[in-house]
Amino acid sequence: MPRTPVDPRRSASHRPLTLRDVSEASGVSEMTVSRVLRNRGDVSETTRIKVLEAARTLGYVPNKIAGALASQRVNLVGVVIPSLSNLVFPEVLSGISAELDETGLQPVVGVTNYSPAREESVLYEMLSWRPAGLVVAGLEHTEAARAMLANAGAPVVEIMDVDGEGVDSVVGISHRRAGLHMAEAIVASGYRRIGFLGTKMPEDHRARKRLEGFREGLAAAGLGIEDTEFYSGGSALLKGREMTEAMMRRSPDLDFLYYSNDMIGAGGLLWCLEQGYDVPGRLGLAGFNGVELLQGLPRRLATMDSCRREIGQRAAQIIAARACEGASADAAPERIELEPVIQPGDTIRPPSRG
Amino acid sequence: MPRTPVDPRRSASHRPLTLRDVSEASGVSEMTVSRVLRNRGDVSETTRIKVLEAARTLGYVPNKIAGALASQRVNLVGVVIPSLSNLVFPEVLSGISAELDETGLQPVVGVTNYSPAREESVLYEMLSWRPAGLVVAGLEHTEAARAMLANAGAPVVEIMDVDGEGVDSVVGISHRRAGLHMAEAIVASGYRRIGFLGTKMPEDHRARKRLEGFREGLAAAGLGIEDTEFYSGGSALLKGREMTEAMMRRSPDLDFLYYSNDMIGAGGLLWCLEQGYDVPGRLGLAGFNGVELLQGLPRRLATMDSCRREIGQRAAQIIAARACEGASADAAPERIELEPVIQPGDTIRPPSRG
DNA sequence: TTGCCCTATGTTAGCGATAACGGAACCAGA
DNA sequence: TCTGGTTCCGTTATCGCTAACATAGGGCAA
Repeated sequence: MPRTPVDPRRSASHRPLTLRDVSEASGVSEMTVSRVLRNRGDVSETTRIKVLEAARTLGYVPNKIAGALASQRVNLVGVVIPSLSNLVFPEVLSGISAELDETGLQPVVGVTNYSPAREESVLYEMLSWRPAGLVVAGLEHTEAARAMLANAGAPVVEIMDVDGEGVDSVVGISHRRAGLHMAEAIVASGYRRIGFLGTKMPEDHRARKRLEGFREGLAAAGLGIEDTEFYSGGSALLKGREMTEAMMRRSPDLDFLYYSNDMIGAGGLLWCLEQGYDVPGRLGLAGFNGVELLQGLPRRLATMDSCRREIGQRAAQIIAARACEGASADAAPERIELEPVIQPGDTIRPPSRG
Repeated sequence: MPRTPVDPRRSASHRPLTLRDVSEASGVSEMTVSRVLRNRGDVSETTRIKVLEAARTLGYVPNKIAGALASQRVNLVGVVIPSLSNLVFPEVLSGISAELDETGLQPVVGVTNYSPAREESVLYEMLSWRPAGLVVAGLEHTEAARAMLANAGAPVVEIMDVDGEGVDSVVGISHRRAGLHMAEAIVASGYRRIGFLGTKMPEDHRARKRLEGFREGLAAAGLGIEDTEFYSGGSALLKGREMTEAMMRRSPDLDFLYYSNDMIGAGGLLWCLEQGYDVPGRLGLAGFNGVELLQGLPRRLATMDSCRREIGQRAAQIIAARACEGASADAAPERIELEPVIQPGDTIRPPSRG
């Protein structure tokens, strides 16, 4: 365990410590101290120990601001996401963080609250720290944001979504096809009168694309969405209950409800069970994301894994690889599309034969 | 909407833009450009427009690394938390973030995974960027971490917990008393045979303190905990179910279950309802945190609000105030203790009379 | 001994911005 | 005309560190 006592003079003067202090305390040049603390270059074992000892006793912490300016290298990776309260993004983050841990790179998180203008300013702020890489959720950005990304001078990975054009690398799933496949599964199970419940947020492009794909899938079977219910605000169980109740009162004939996320789906499921609905016989349900929460519900809600953690990992891998290559950062952009799979759970009938 | 086209020469040469480029493009000195971009000092309206125009057309993004080094001022606030998947910490973060938004300060998040060693290194890493302030979850740190905080040269706020000594300012609740009050409420409602279900993590000091306070509260009534069940891993509904089942099989006579968080409490509640237990008549239940999730459950779980968002806000306010004062950062440390209140919900009997 | 390589350390010159000060231009009042 | 005060903008000197090069001293072969 490193000791970190305080030099009394420093406490008194409040002068921040610099390399020079360590250099004087250990009797070598600043450059040598720098080498020791960065594990770079040849330093004899004796000086190395001497320097480390001095740094520890002083409680010296290197100044990365100066270091970064001098070396033109920063170990920060900007991560721009729309929200932290969504459960989904912390998991992506966790994948990024785990992958980056080994590389000496460090994620720095920025939250946009689904606002394009905020995304623009968060991006500007981040770029002003000249990060080694950038991970941004989504493919939709303002023109200015897109320009900043293109000129960032660092690898950029846009994540979560592959339905569209990326600035550089892209890692995600096709939400359009996710919606489409879910529609196919529902139709295959014989459901015919289908309702959709989702978020009102116009800036949640992934939810929007799922809905579009879903519509497309139903249309292919000559069906359409019979009723829709939208809400604003975070994803919450209670919202799911309320919306489901409203919809089933309005359209009691529906035989399937497709939710744009698991949380409201779970709320809906609880409500349906309480009401005594025969699930999945009379009424089928499905959500989206495959969150852990669903494991503990009375019935397992049908859903689709959105590969959140893996998306984070793959994105981080790309950044890490590019960051190491250094100046040859003009490697071809990667495009990784992951395949979400349907988890039928207990709220969707098995496919009907014929 | 700002346009951010790219100078073709730059695309070709890949030389990063500097203040000099803007200065040349607009025909004024670097200093003037700097003044314009920071809104500081007197600049005539005509030059101001000229400079902004040039900066925009070039797509210039200021280099805060250089700026911070020169001005010895950084607008970053380090936030060190144990986990992001806990639901609790994102809410704290959200409070911090909302409060900081107005001040030009920016939170930078570090995650420790409940590991003291990791906390130490995260702290070291953060301090190397010389942040304007530091918000750290918890009061328990390694000796070295504590020393770093003490010598950070920036305001430090330790949050969540007030049961112990802080390095500088402290904002939180007393988990010991939270546990104690819950015990009192349970006893007052006439429950006598009480089980506890919680996390195994030895580093979750707040959960530990709640348990200690809880024991103390029971002891005051001549009671003790009849059975305990611990688990490791994140808080999950499924865990709550499994643990509850195991405990009730082992100790069928229990009449109250106290959970260390709402998530496992909710799992337990779902299980109990499925099993047909009379809740809260035959069996009472309570959790901790007051998470939004509980609103949508079939029955509202008794819990206690942990004031997460407000804790974040108050911490951010302290940092913001101190950061403005600048050098006179030796203001007396603040100590703010918030009062969590019991939300009895539907899973605890009303207090028995006499 | 000379010459050369190798290791360990020091010296110099920035990195890209800002603080602090200096000074020019201009106006007003004595 | 001179003084003094604005307003606006430029010059100079850092900030703390590292890249790149320079240098010292030793070992070893010829």
